[in-house]
Amino acid sequence: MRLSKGYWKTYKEIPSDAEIPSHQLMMRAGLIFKTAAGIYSYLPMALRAIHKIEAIIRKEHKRINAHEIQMSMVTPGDLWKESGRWDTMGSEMARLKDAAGRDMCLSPTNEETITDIFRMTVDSYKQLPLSLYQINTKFRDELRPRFGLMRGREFLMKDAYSFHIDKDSLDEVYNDFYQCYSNIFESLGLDYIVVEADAGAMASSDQKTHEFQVIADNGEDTVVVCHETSYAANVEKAKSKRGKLDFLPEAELKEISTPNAKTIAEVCELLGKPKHQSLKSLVYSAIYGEKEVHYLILLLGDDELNEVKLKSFLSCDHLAPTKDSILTELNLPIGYIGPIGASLPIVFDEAVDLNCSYVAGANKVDTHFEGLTPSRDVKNFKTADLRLAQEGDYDQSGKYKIEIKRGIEVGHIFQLGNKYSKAMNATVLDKNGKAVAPLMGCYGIGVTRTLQAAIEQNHDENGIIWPKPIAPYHIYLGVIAKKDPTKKIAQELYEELLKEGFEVLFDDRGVGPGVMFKDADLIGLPIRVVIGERDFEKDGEIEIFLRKSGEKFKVQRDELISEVKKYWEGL
RNA sequence: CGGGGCGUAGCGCAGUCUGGUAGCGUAUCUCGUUUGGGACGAGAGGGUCGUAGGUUCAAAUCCUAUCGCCCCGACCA
Repeated sequence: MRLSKGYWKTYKEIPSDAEIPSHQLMMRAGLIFKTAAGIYSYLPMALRAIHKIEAIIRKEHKRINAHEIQMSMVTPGDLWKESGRWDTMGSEMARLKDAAGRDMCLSPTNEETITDIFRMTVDSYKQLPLSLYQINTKFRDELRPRFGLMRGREFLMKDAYSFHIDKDSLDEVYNDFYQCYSNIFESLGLDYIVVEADAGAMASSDQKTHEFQVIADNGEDTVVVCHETSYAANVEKAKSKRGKLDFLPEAELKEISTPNAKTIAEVCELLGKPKHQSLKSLVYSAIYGEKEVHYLILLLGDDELNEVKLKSFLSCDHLAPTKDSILTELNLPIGYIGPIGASLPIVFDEAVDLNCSYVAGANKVDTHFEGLTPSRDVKNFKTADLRLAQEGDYDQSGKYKIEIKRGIEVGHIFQLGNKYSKAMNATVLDKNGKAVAPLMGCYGIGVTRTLQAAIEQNHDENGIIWPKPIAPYHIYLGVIAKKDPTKKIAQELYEELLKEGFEVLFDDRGVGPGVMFKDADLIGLPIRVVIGERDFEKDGEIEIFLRKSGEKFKVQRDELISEVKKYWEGL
């Protein structure tokens, strides 16, 4: 494209509302335009990259025999009432009424729609397995959108759904998608890892689910990886072990005075003990439908609770720290809560050695116990893995250290089971002519989030460094010339590069060299070719610059095309 | 939704405390000089100071309400 006839505007200043590099660069490089909080319009440069991501997605989905469809953006509330999610979705689902007063919503996801399509169009097990997907706009009214396209309210998502007659088929297709996703992120040129994930509300905990995480410091997710064992999991799910700890042996239970020492840090400081020789007592309220149950959770003093693990252990609908007013009603003094004398169900984290002794609250103001030995002093408790993995932990065998990294969740695959098919009465006839609810899987890729993740992972202080597969153009061709002959040669180069199949951004605006170089760095196309009178008139040299490595090569006019091809292949 | 911050020209900001009718940088337009890392000179256009109400002789500035945006948290297939 000739920039002199193009539509592209760049900015020197960082917009005040962009926090992280990828968001700042997308704004500065004129990729996106903010229309409202968390709602962006995609400008030509971004759209070209998006189309490339989509093309890779389509190619890989074709290989696993998934068929592309496009579902409606607005869906009737009735479908959501069938699945039960009309009531459980919460405010992130944007609801509206049509002119006749019917409930409708903007699709935050499409299990209901696809299940409806399926039940009306598929009748026999012979048509299974079936995988359908779309690349479409989703709307989730996030309470706090942030970081540009990273967590937008309106965004582009590829969502796929599969249907199966049995678990073997589901497993098989799940593995196909696993491979498909790996191929996609590989093809996109991204540094990613696959991690075990928590299914959350999507499915029961025995179903498989994996996340595809692009590693980046500004990622919103935390992942745990173990290099030696190849274990990788979202921290919400991750199992890890503490290193060797010097616990105290069983000892006499003693009440001790700990005036004004409410936190673990204060108590341990006062007693001169390391934090892991104390127990952290947390009270959580689990909500089951209308019912609320309060639990006392005990962790090592320097561990943190993993709420996702607790929620899944208690299999409750909602979970929250118990309100102070309720603690008072339960006679639990904040800062001095402990297991002895607490009339709540008690759960110990597995990292606690139940035969050793600890400092713990005595449920009496300004008082703690010393020598509290759970197996001896506490009646009726359960144990579970409830702690949050932390830096310094070891893998489950206890042999290898784990690492904690930040990631951007760009893909997530789930086994859904028959939750939706059953709820919406979608059936096919099996071999015996019996109607059965098929098993389902669902698989998502955040397309626009992937775009931003690619930039977050590939940039420097001067701008974007596009991975070759998704760069909006291949080559930035710049010309620094006053005279017509040089301009004419630049024009010829442009046409020759196009003829070779390159996508060329031809900067023929005639702006100063500084402006041109800054813009070229900012948009970060893989190869930059510059023809300028200074070098060209002296010895016929044209410059090739590789954005990623920063290497520069001087070549002659007649070898330019072959050299560009060579470097392009080598990227 | 809780806590905090900010709304002044397309963008980035000053001016607000201490009221006197709006300014800087950049971007844009014109003319000229420039051309290998955001050039220089001269000139020009662009603002109901988020919105509404109030106080005042007078409000960007003080008060009230409201809307929008950002950050932390909660929430989140």
